[in-house]
Amino acid sequence: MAEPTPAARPLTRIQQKNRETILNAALDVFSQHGFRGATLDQIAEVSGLSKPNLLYYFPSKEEIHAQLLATLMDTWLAPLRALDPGGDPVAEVLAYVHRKLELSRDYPRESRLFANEVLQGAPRIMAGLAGDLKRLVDDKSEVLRRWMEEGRLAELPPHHLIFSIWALTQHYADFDVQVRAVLGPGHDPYAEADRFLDTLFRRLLVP
Amino acid sequence: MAEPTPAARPLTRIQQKNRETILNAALDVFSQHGFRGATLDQIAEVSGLSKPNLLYYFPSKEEIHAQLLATLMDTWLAPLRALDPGGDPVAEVLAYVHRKLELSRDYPRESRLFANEVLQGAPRIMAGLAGDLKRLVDDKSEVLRRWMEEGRLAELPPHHLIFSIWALTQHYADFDVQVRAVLGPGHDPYAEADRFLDTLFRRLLVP
DNA sequence: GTCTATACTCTGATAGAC
DNA sequence: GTCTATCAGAGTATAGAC
Repeated sequence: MAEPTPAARPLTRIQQKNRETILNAALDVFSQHGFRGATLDQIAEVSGLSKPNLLYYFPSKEEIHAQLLATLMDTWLAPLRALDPGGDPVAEVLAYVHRKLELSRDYPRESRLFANEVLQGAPRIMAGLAGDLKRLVDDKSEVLRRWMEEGRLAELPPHHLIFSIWALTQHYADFDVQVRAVLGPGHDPYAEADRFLDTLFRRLLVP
Repeated sequence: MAEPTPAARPLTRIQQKNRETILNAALDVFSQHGFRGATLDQIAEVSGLSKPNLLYYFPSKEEIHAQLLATLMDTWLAPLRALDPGGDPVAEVLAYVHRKLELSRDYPRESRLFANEVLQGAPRIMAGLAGDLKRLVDDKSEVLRRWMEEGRLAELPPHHLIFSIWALTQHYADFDVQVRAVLGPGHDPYAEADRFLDTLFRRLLVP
């Protein structure tokens, strides 16, 4: 447990906990107001720490935001990565839709953080979009294209099929207040969306 | 033409033109950064007017934003209003999808302004969402429900069907940079989307 | 109608006591 | 590690000359 070396890196438990508290509060604020609209004062208030204390744990506002985005991208792409070229085509895509909707339901703040960033022209993640993301989508699109060629999936432009999954699932997180305002009380948006999207993609994809 | 009354309201041509210049610049800035992230300095620079001059035409930043939102809502709901209960069900819905996608293509800034507002919890248009918008959607959902009952349209939850049209069409405006980054060069996203969405909704809706 | 100058507040970041 | 105090710059808005 003891760490005798003088200039060591590992964080203490209290440091870990405070960093997490800050990142959690920052996610609240950044996801609601975007990078420029968010203030350290708000993050300080939500986290319960003082503003200088925030800047003891992170060198700058920019750095807190960058940390959140870095963690996000991995979580965000996991469901698509899990699409198995060896599985049953329709079942695989439906499972992807299901996982992506779960992500919207369980991590709506992350969805909105990402939406804010892309809406603002993605200045901080453009490289990731044109790099990792494009490679992954191209790769999985090729899998879809092959399934279509073999007649095991309805013929559709694979990239746009993937866009449609993103659009439909993220809508329920990003436009949550609109969805609830229009549905009115007594609804469970995500449960209804889960059934609806299952029907939609089944009809669309079964050859 | 002459207006002899001393304290009259009508704006001169130069006033009209300057107000439009300001609103156009403000749309650029607000749609990219959201309300809090936008600054009067940016709007002044884009419009080519001085900052105090902005505030000669509008009493505050808040008021410029409010003006944009008010104009927006009408434009935004027009395509759904035009859905004709007397027309052919599948054709009517497809026409709605088409019109909504055209709106995304021709007014992407308006789409992003709206998206920013809803992402931030819609503090300034909550009343409109729960009022006018909900009434309109409830009304058109009833039309869809009747068509489904008559067997002229596939059975689906009408509200979620409308959400899916919003999600799929707005995605191409709001996530434009992501769509282009993933597709790579040599694509026309809106032309491809138009064909894709036609196929998707035709398969989904034909009973 | 438009500009310069400026008042006043907020925001990100730092210094230094404890 | 955490706080109070504070700075420099940016932000909205106003006053007043032209």
